[in-house]
Amino acid sequence: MSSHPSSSDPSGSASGSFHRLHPKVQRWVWTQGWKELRGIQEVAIAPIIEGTQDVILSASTASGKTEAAFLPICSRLAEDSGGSVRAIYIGPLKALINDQFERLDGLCDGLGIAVHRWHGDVSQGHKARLLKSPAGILLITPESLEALFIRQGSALASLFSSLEHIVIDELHAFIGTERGCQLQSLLHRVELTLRRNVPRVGLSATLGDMTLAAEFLRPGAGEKVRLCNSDSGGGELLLQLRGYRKRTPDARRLAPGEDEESSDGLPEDEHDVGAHLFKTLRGTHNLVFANSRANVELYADLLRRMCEQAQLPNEFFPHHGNLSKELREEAEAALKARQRPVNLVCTTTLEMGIDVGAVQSIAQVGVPPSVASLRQRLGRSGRKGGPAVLRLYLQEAELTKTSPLPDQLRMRLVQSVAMLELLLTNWFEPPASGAFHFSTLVQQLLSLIAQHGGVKAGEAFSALCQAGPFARVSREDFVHFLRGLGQRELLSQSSDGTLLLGRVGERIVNQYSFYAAFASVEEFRLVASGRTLGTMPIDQPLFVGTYLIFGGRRWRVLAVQGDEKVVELEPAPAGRVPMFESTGVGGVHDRVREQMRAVYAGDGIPRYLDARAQELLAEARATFQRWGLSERSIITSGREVHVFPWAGDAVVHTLALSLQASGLSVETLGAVLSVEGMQSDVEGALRGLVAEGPPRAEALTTHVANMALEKHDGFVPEDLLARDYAARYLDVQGAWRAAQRVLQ
DNA sequence: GACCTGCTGCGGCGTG
Repeated sequence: MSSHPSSSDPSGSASGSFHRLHPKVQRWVWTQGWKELRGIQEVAIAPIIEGTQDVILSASTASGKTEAAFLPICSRLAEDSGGSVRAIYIGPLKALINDQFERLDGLCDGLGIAVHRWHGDVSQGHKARLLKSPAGILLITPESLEALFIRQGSALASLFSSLEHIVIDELHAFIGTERGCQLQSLLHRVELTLRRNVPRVGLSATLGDMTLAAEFLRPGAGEKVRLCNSDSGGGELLLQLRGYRKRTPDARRLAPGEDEESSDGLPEDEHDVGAHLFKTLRGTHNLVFANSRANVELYADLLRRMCEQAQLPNEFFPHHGNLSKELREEAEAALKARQRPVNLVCTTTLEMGIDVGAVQSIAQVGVPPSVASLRQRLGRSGRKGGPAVLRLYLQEAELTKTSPLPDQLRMRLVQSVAMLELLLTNWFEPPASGAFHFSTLVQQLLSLIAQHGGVKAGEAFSALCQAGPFARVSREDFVHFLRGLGQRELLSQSSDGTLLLGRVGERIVNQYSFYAAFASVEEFRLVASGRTLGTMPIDQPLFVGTYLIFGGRRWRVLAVQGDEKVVELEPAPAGRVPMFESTGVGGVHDRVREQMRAVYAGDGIPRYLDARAQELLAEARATFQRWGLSERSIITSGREVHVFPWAGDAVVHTLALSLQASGLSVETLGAVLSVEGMQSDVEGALRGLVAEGPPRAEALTTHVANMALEKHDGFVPEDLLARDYAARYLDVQGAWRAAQRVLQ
């Protein structure tokens, strides 16, 4: 492409902000052969090039958001050069930073703008070069920025002295998390160091209510954030929910001499799902979301063997967080190349970030974790005008006389239907909010002390709480928090009152694991013929001779080297799906449970259900009617009383703790509470709850055995920890209202 | 009944 005739001039688009870009940037756009700027790129130019306000750019995956931010930013940087870093890009993944580095380098090359990347895999030589002559754009992770504060605390002010922009990629991935809270604190600390505001640009997938994202980007002034949205809108969606009956063990047909762990170690139910996946997906490119790493391994192994049986080259590869980077990148590259059929069986690893190109369809095996994540997964399919295709596979147990009520009510199927209905109305869960994040406050306080060598309590409160991201922590709470950290030797105080690192604090800060706000477990490394396949939690019982499925293949343990935490494997004909550590706390939203009730009470049959799923839905509704659940929400079945609050996990959890506090023995079965005893006792306890008003969270959390879930929670005073726990996992108002509803 | 992300300094060794 040598010339740029005006007929294909990108400036020909309607609103015409193109001319505001630097001439050299305009030329770069032409040389890319772009006919016109994408919508988001067009609307982003004016607010970013002015360089005074915070902006959120929201659009679907692969809509050119990065360029939307950097065309105007580079236009400013090309004008003149400063003697320090002029723009920081913060990304959640090293792989994403590497991707963006390649893309930006092409743009910046002709503009004379330096581009640096800084994360754990970047050599010390490159890092030293930036420190020596800081300039241009810096691409960095939150953890590496944290390390800069601690290691280069005194040099930061000059390193960033002419900083004009901070870009945050995948903003939605940070909201509501410890890591996001750390990021907010780092952004604030950059501004404190420079003694001025630096405009922020957040790049995000479309979130329903963007005001939350705006408030996250600029705490306390979210209403001033400029929102630029260019959602191409929902295209056509082809949807199917396939129902399967899981056979009970005695109903399974077993060949003589075979047990359940027979030739391939799988019950037939997974075969049914696997057979349909194989038949439907083979020969094309698709993503299969299987919810857990264990299920990813199970289906990847099953589908690979189906390829072998059909004498085809393997088309199915696993992808999850415990697989080695090498294996994951191979799988990603194979899919992206489009040279042969490739299907990836994955966890949440492929929901965001890495670009593998659009796929023919999405398969979801099992209940999706949330409507929001289902939507994100769906976004991977159906680009370029074609329809998005989603197949949901759901197994429900074959019923017997002793089947538990949730099975009889087909709750997994009904929850999935409810979530699909909500997806179709364009609703999805807002990101979490309301936590205090004391664990991350521990980290940020220690980091602040390390950065400056010491800090006054009042200054720390002002920097982190008053004007920082921990605004919900009062002065009184902060003093109490400091005392707790002092007792645990994280802090000490000099004679003039300056806070210093204590014996334990010093030790924590000097470990490199300190830079991450989240915790990680020690793991074994799995090695076959000198090649690292990935890792497994260290508490796994592994012995020589143990059979294992990993990386979608079958292995036998050859040796376990405890000192080096290495497990050597050799190929084997048999295998067993490994158990991975799991500590998940559920998070089903109120709205999903309300919709489930509507699905039970309604009589419409969604068109996307296959014949088996329709049968299962009919069974669910028959059970619902038989128990009279449209009129009442508390029933007795055998020795158990079942309570149906039709509310989210926070309400269910709060009710369970309230009933426990009244001396009852309670078990939570997803949406249902199962209580031992007489219905009158349960009703009495609920009436007591209603009479007393919303329960006090402090009273309920005394029944929670382990509230220390986040990295530094062990250092946080118990009462503050209880408040954080309540803010995250309980809903006292909702539980009180639910108790009233249940009794009606 | 879950999932994901990240990381420094330094000693020891081999190679140019």
